[in-house]
Amino acid sequence: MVNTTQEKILNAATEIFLLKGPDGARMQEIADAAGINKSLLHYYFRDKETLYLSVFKNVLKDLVPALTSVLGSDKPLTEKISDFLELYIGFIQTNPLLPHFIVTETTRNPERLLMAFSQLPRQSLNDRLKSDILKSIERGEIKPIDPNQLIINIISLSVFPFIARPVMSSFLDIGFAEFDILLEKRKKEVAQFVINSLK
Amino acid sequence: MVNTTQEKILNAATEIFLLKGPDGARMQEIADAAGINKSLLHYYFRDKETLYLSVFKNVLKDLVPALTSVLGSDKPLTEKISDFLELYIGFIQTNPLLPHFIVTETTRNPERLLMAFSQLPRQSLNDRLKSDILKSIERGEIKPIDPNQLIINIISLSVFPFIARPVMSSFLDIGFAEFDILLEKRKKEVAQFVINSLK
DNA sequence: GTCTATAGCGGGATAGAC
DNA sequence: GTCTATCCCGCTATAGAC
Repeated sequence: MVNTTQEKILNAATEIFLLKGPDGARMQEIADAAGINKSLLHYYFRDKETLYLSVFKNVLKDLVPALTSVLGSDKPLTEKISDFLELYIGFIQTNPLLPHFIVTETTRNPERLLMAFSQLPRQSLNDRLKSDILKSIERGEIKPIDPNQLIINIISLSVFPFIARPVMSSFLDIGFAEFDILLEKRKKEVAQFVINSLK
Repeated sequence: MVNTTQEKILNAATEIFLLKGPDGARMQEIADAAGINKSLLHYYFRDKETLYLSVFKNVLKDLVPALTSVLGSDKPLTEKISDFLELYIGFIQTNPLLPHFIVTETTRNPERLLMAFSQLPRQSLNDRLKSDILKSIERGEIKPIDPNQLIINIISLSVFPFIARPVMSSFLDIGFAEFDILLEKRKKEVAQFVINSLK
């Protein structure tokens, strides 16, 4: 892992773009963060849009393997859910800005990001998960529930608290440090909550 | 309700700001949407920042009464939760961009918005809700759970699917129309899911 | 109160030396 | 490959007539 100029730019750009979005981010700021000159950005990435898309692709590259590793296993559904939450929430903890970035950018400009998104091998995972849920219902292991709704529930419970950290900690009237303790506990807490609801 | 110029500006600005955020929004675009001249914006609101803050305050004014009306009742907790979800999800359906806006802006610039947020009478509601939950646990009506976690869960389940509509509908591989049907069903779905988990 | 015209500058992008 | 210098457009904001 040599720290090439290209990598330094990509890392700096990732940080700034995730924090401020494509409109708020300044090329100068990215150059400063990378410790290089502004015009060198244009040498490696033609323009801001190109750099932005590179950042996005680079960032998703980290996300998908994390998902795959968990959902692909052949454990029973409830264990899979626990494993998923443990790993997924942990992943988000180390990339806390990522969910918000993805949500914001897909909202503002669906085509731009969803194209890149759809290239990823996310489809099979999703199908697999849905059929797991349906089978589990057939066998009477869990209560009947629309698989789509269950998936939405699990992802909502995992992701939203990170996305809404400032609002939620203000709303609950607790400090950020205390809120982060709550978040850490959610790996187990949410698994319990979901499984309780299913059995 | 006379449609004064000031109101026309505020409405137009709300629409644009919610959609594009303070960086992406253009004063020209807001003027066009309001059907007036660009410099008239500066006549009514000194500068972009002032206009932006006015929009935010104006928009929160709608949100808080909606919360208050539900959480203030004295029904039993599970009914309260059902009522909350029915009304809150309905509210979001008519203001689908609002949650995302609040989340984005409090993330990017916590001081700016959380100051305005903290002026609202949100505190008492929150305390009331927490003590309701604790009492309900004491009476053995619901399983023990950290009130903060339960509140986070309920809000996550309500809000996140709207915030992440483009990502989720792409991830689940269903169209927007079909996804909206899922969302509508969530008023009952989520209540069921939460109450199942608690009893 | 509402307009036209324009100032002023921030920031993306390019030219060209080294 | 990396830099300095600069162009130039877009956008906020203001001046000033009506």
